[in-house]
Amino acid sequence: MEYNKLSTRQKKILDFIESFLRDNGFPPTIREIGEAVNIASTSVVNYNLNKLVERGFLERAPEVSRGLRLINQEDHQPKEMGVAIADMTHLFQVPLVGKIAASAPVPLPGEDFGYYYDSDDMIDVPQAMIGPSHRDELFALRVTGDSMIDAMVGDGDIVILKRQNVAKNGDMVAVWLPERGETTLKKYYLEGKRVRLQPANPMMDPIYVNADQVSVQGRVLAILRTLH
Amino acid sequence: MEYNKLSTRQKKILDFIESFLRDNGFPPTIREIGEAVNIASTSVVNYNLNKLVERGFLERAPEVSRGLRLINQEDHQPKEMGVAIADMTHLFQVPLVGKIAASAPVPLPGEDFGYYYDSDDMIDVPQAMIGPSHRDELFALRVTGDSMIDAMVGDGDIVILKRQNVAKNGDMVAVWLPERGETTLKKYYLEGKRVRLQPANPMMDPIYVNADQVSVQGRVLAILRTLH
DNA sequence: CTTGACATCGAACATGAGTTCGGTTTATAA
DNA sequence: TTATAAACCGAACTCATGTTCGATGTCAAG
Repeated sequence: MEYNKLSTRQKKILDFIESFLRDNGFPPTIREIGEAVNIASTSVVNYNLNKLVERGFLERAPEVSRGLRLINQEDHQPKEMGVAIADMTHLFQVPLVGKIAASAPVPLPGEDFGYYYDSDDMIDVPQAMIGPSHRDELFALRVTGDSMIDAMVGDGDIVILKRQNVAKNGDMVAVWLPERGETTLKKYYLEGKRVRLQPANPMMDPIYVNADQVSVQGRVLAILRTLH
Repeated sequence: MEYNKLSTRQKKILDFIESFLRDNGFPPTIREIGEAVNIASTSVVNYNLNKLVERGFLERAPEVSRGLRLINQEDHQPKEMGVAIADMTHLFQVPLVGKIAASAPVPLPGEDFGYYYDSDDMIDVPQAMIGPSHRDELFALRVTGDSMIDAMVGDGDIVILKRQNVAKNGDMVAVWLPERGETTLKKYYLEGKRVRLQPANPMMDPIYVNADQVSVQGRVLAILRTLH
């Protein structure tokens, strides 16, 4: 049975399972597959998974969460050399999903997150820089403007973020302050009912905001600056 | 953390996960682990799994079925291999040769440069960040102190430099100012017989130094900041 | 003996995630 | 066009599976 006899969707599914497996060490759920390949109904994913089983590309364990196993068919779509080796060397490719500025909310990755991004919009990040993080939750933003200088972050810098809505004290986070209509990068300290937002630059003073007026968009894992 | 510091049960669990993974292609559930290792309660398995996470043998995805990932404890490849693969990919390994502070001259890599560095002291840099540079001329420094905040560079940041003694206008360079006994990171502009050193932070004012009182140590290619 | 940290147990709970099914859309052929 | 099958949808259903918590047992330090 040939890889080419599969529908586009089935190829995407197979491809996604492979990539997910490499990233996470365990297979995706039906719903995760659906999101990645833009299938609305779990039953359709199920349907196509069974098709893939029929055609010998997959095995399933019934009634088992994530009970998928790829069959060692031929290398059906040789990954690009660079990508394959990059995986071996712990190089992450993080999607650059937009720009971050003080005057606008933080753009977050869309629902199709984590899979179909142009290689043009991928940022290379050594795993050593970000630790054992789930790469699916990572995204990158390009800073525009000089409004984040108090975080020692300048125009053109790349911020690597992990998507999360909560923060621990001391975390550097990207927050949206609805009452100010402002995005900022600060260190986060919950103090009673208010939050102290401390600039990374030790010479700057903190600001204080009511906890319910602080919307954490993500935790900053790294900042990259390239000079021309 | 040593494998030997684990309890018998924890070793059994680890072994079982590994074997289950090999047999099935996906990780076991808590209950499957419990059966295999003769643990009556799921909470005990859960407890021990968390212990394994604490000790760095495992990663867990919260609220995810079979969300286990083994950490490969003994996986430091021999250096030759690492370098060889890095060569083929777009990942540079740059030696971290010392610290940079305002109060001391820039440490430069010695003559044995490039071959005899402990892998602990190598910084991974994606080639995309630094362009087509001669890797043998690259080195990295860790910033200590807050004296370079006007360059938007803070304590703990990593600066990637290319060794060179001349600069073109607009280059960000590490310079030694003998008459001040000071190291600094600035943008370089030669203006007649003097040099304008412009902080990266646009809110700061430049300083002016006679050209013969500016000793360029290297050009800054990139700055890396890791949080947490 | 008492205390407290650590490991265990059992049971209840909440939700993650596979399965099923009636109905609708799309493609293909007659 | 009509007919038929394959592909898709949405929702409900049910079980699989992670999480939590109070109670119990063990052991070494004080």
